[in-house]
Amino acid sequence: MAKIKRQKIKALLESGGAMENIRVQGWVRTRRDSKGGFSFLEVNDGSCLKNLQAIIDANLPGYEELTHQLTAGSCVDLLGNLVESPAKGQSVELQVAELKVYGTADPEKYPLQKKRHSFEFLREIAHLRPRTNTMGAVMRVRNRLAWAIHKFFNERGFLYLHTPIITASDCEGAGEMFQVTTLDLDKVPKVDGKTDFSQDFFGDKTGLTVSGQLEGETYALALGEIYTFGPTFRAENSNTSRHLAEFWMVEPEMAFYDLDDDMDLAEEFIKYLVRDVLDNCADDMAFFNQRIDSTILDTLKNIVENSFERLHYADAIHLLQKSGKTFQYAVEWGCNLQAEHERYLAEEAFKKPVMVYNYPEAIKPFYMKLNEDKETVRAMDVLLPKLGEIIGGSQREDDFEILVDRMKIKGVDPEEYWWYLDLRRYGSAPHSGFGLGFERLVQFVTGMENIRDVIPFPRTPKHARF
RNA sequence: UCCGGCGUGGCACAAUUGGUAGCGCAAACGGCUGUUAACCGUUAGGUUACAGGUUCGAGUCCUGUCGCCGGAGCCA
Repeated sequence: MAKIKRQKIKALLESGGAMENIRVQGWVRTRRDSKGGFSFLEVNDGSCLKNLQAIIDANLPGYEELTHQLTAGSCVDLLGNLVESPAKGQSVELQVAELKVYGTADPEKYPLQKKRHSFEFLREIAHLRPRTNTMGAVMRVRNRLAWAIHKFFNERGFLYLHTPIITASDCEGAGEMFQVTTLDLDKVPKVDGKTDFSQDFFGDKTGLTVSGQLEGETYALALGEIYTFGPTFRAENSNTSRHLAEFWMVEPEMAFYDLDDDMDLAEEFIKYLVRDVLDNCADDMAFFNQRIDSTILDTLKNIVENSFERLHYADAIHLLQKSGKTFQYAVEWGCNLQAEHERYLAEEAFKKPVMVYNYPEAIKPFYMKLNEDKETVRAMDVLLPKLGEIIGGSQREDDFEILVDRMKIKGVDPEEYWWYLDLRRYGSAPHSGFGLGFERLVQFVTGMENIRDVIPFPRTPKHARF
C-alpha cells in the first residue's frame, strides 16, 4: 500500500470539508475520555494555533494501552477520515482508524501542563516552550515578519548583503563588543605588559559585530541599495525587557537617499510589515489580542492607517518643555531624549509613531551628516507607543574633510577607518540608512511584554543556556 | 550597573500582630458525559531559594549570597 502523506492541520482546518485517508502527525495537547466508547484527542502540529480534534474509538486495537500513552506532550501518528464534527467547537475532526505513538511524555515529569504557565517559568524550559500556544504564535509571526522584510526590500530592488559577524573594527559607537579570541586565557602573550594580539587568530583584536552599517555603506556606494539582516551583539550589561546581548538587526543602506527619503522608507517599511502580519497571521494575531494585549489589533491598525508624525528635535524639546509635565530628566536643547520623553511624544502628544530628526551633533556618532547649522546632524529615530525607539537612522556624512574632523572630535582614529574614508575619497555620494531591531519589531507586533519571549533562545547577561 | 519588588509541593498562588504550612490546577486511582481550559470523588506530594542571626517559637523579623521580575541608564 502506498504511503499516505502527512497533511498539516492548518490545511485540513482551512479545507473545512470531509476527506478520506488522512494522515496527521503532531503532539498531543490534551485528551478527554468518554465512557461513550471513545476518547477526544487534541493534536497540534505547529502549522497553526488551532488543534485538530481526533476521535479514538474504544474498538481500536490496544485502545486501553494506547490511550494510557496519549498524555500531554506525547507525539502521535494518526490515520483516518476527516469528517464533519457533530458537536460545537470545531468544524471538522479526525476519525482515527490507525494510531501510532512515536514518543510518550511521562505525565509525572513532563513540565508543560494544559494550563497557563508564567513566561518566567517557560524561559527555564526554553527547549519545550515552543510547544505552547503563545510561543508557537510568536514564532509564526516572527517568521512571517522575517519573510516580509525580505519581500519588502527585494520588491524594491535592494540587495540582501551578508556583512561579517567577526570584525576588527572597534568602537563603532554602538556599545561594548564581545571579544573573539583563540588565545589561551590562562597564558595570554604580552608585549610591554599588554596583550599581544599579533599572536591571536586574526593577528588583530577582534570582536562580534555591533552593526553591519559601515560595511553596508561600502556596498551601497557600489550597488545602490542594500540591506543586511542578521545577528548583532552587544556586551552591555543591560537588564531590561527591551534588550538582548544577541539580537537580529535589519539595516538598509541606500545611495542617493537624503534624510527625507530615509524617513519615507522607514515609515513605508514599518507599515508594510504590520499590514503583512495583519493580512497573513489573523489567527495568531487574534490570539495575541485576546490573551496578551487587548489593544494590539487597534494599535496596529492605527499604525497602518495614519502617517507618522515628523518633528525636529528642537520642536520636540519645545513640546516637552511646554507639556506641563515634570520629567525625571530635565528637558533642554542638547539633552538626549530619555525613555520618559519618547513615551510622552508617542503615547500622549501624538498617540502614534513619531519620527524625531535633526539631533544635536554632540550626542550622535561621527558618521551622521552635519547640517549647515553645524549644530545638528541628519539623524532620525522612529519612536513607537509603548515600545519606544525601534529605528535609529541617519543620512551619512559624505564630505571627507568634515568626516575626518568629526572622527577626531569623537575620538575615533581615522587611520583605522581608512577604508571607510576611501568611500569619501573616491566617488562619494549622498547616502542614508537605518537600523531596526528585529526582536523589538516582533515585540511590538505581538504585544509581548518581554523581548526574551520573542526570540527562541534569548542571550542576556549571565544567560546563555540552551 | 543603579533603584524597587519577589523567591512557599510539578505549576499558579494563600498563610492575621512571629504561634499546627493551606487552596486550585497538574499527577495517580475511580465515577460520569459528543467532550472541548470538561466535570465529580479519593489519594499522594513541601528541609517555605541558600547560609547565618534574633526569639520559647521564624514562611513571616535582621544580615549575607544566589536567582527572578519591574523600572532606570546604555541602545536596536
